[in-house]
Amino acid sequence: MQYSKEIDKKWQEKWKENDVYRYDPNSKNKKLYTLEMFSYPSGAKLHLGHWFNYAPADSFARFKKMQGYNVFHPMGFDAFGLPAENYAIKTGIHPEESTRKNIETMKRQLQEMGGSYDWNYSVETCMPDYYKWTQWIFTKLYENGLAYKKEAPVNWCDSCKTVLANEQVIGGKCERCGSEVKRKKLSQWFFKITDYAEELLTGLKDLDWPESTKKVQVNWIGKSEGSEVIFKSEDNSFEITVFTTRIDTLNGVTYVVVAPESKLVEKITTEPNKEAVQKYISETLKLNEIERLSTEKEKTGVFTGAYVINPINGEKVPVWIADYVLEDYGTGAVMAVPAHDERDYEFAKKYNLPIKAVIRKEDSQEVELPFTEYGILFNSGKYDGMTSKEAQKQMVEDLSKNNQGKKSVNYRLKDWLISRQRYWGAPIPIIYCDKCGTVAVPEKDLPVLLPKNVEFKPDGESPLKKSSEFMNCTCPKCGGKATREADTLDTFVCSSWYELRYPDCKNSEKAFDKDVISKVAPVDVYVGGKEHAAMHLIYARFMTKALRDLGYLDFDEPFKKLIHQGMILGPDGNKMSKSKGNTVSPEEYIEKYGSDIFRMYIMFGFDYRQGGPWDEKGIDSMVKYFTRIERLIDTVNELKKNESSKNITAKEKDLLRLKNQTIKAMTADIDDFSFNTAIARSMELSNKLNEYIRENEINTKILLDTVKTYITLLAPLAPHFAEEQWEKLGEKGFVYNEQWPKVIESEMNGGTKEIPIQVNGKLKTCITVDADETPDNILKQIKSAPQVVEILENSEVVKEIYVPGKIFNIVIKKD
RNA sequence: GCUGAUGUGGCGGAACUGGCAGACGCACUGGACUCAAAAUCCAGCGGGAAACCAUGUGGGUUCGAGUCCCACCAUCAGCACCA
Repeated sequence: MQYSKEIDKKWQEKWKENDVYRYDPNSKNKKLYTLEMFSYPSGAKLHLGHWFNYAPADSFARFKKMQGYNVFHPMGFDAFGLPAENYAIKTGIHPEESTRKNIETMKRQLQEMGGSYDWNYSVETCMPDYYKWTQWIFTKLYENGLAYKKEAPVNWCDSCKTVLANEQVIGGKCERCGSEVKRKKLSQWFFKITDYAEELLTGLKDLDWPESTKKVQVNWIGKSEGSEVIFKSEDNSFEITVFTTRIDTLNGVTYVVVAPESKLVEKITTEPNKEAVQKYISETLKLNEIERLSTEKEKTGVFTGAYVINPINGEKVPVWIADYVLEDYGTGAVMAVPAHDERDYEFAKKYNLPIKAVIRKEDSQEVELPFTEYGILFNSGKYDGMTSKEAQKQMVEDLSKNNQGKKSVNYRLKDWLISRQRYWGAPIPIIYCDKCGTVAVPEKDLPVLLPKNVEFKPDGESPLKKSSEFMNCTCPKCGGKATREADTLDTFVCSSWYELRYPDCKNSEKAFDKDVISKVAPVDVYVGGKEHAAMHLIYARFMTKALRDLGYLDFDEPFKKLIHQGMILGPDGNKMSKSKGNTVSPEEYIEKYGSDIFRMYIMFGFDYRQGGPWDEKGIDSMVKYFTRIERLIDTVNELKKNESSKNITAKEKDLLRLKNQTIKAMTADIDDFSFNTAIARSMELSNKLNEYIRENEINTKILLDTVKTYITLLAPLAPHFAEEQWEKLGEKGFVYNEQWPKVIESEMNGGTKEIPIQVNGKLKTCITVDADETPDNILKQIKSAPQVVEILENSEVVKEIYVPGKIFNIVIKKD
């Protein structure tokens, strides 16, 4: 029977009957936890992006299983979130209903893909048996001071009626709906990820992750080392602490700037300036963060009327407020050195503030302002003549004696805002009691169930607030009347620990058992999109470290190795999107060709890490390849009938050599997620086999042996198809349960190879030598070859370069 | 603007730590089979008559550069006054 989706079905049923994907936690084989980022069931179906992520990664898992690893390869669904809620608002279909339906469809499709998942190990984050433990983790973090509430300016999306994290604001617009983001103050829950800033940074060096992703995280954490300097007012009534990385420029300070939101502002502003300052602050609050930070925008500010004293030289400098200083970065105040900072320079020019140069280039007396590099100090009293580095050290030392300065480290990383004024998420398990204050819901009362009958149309209020049934409760401490927290958790919280739940997903006593999961976790190979480089991947790392410190885990990092698959673009080279009408649906292809042809094509046609524009013509090449294989198997089955054990000659040796070379190359390629070259190698072996069966005389044993190896090599890449060919060859059992072929070194021997001969680095000719000879003997063969002798005799040889067994280059004198 | 990635035939893409550029395919061309076509099989396939020239452009290092260094161009992605 020719390969088609019927064959897919046949083997899917057989696999199911025989439970071949059952994970055995007690296996003695070496464990390997390989995981793809779970999917969000927003659309109804798997799209091409899912396929490109999951199908090759599944081939990798199959390959590792055949190599003898005890592979743990689960799949689940990140099921809470905005799209389901937005869909519900639009259609009236409850998020739970649409999500359930989508999950069922996607699960079916993953099975149709031939995914080797053991569905006994799965999670769906919207199910109470999962979010119970998400809530439990929240309470543990709360009890240990890692979750706290604060009023903070947040990004507000008028259209979604919700708060967005900074990370979710894309280009000033809401990540999800695209409308303009504004600023608003709300009381919010945060996780104290900043406590882990340093470890999140240093931990990166031991991870087998793409360097570019590590850099994204380094920038996200944004460590900067500098100093804090305290500027006091003349009468000591207040002080302003600034953070600077350029304390060496301290003598050049001509004013100090405070963020408009700073609590200091009200205190220090003098009567005549009150009106102007008030006006400026209200103007600032109208702007959203993106507008405010735009480089395009002209810098603005206003004088407060206050002055402070520069601790290094006693100079009196004015205090301004300006929106280019942010309340939540550093200390919320900066010292301005217009001579040595672009921004300050621009600002000083605009408002006619003095500019005082204090750093110059080492070898020049002139200073072109602003001069922002390190150099030599002048105009700086006792520090004159010092280099920037020397002065930094000395100044911190001097200031620290009067408690007016110290070394300091700052991070760009902000605490993780986890409150969402949304319906479709895990309720934050907090109860507010008039007597007892804020109380975490005790473990025995978890989960705090998400009520079903709730009006969740957005109107600026948390939907749960509108359910009195949900809101009214009793205080777990005093038993008195109390109310619940109405906000739900950011879905990134749900996905920050899911990999820990998989191995122990049925546990109803705990989130996970430390001993159970430590046999499997951490994840050895994690595969997913680059777009999660900062958010998901940093949150999950934080969660692992926090849980470790609370004693629930004994490893530091969740994902040891990370691979990003590329993106498949539309045929027009643009990102696929419904609005552009350039989407490609895997379904039609599966229907028409069967899932293995589709899988093989997406693996062969693209570099896995790179992706590229979709090209459907490429599929035909795979159809042809499958047909060739089927013909090969038929022919072999014919030849098998007339067994012949022809003597082993060069032809057989060639075949065996290539077989082993193919095993070697494919093993390395699949290990490296280089599926396109692995398939290319398999094609070479297929070509060789076809060439061999055209021989007059063949050795059927060697042929059959090689064909069996060949099908085994194809098994992880084309799982259904390989089973079918395996059966056709008369083999019993599943090829999936076969051992991945091993290289037989002795069969690699023999044969010849070509050594390129260069003159002055340019290829002139090639010499055929015995492949197994020692490099010294190969050199002898090269030197006695007539072509080489001729070159050596007829030219003035300067040098001979011999890379043993690889290349021979003759450097001759040019005339 | 800054940071990062990418740039190789008509196309998708190969090329390990510097060592035969274009593996493996697609498309194309010629041939075989056929009354014919499709399918299949065989052969060819970067440019050039050749010397040679070719991995975005221009330099450099090296016996030798797609690979290393410098400058630039183009495309894509991320970040946004970070003190």
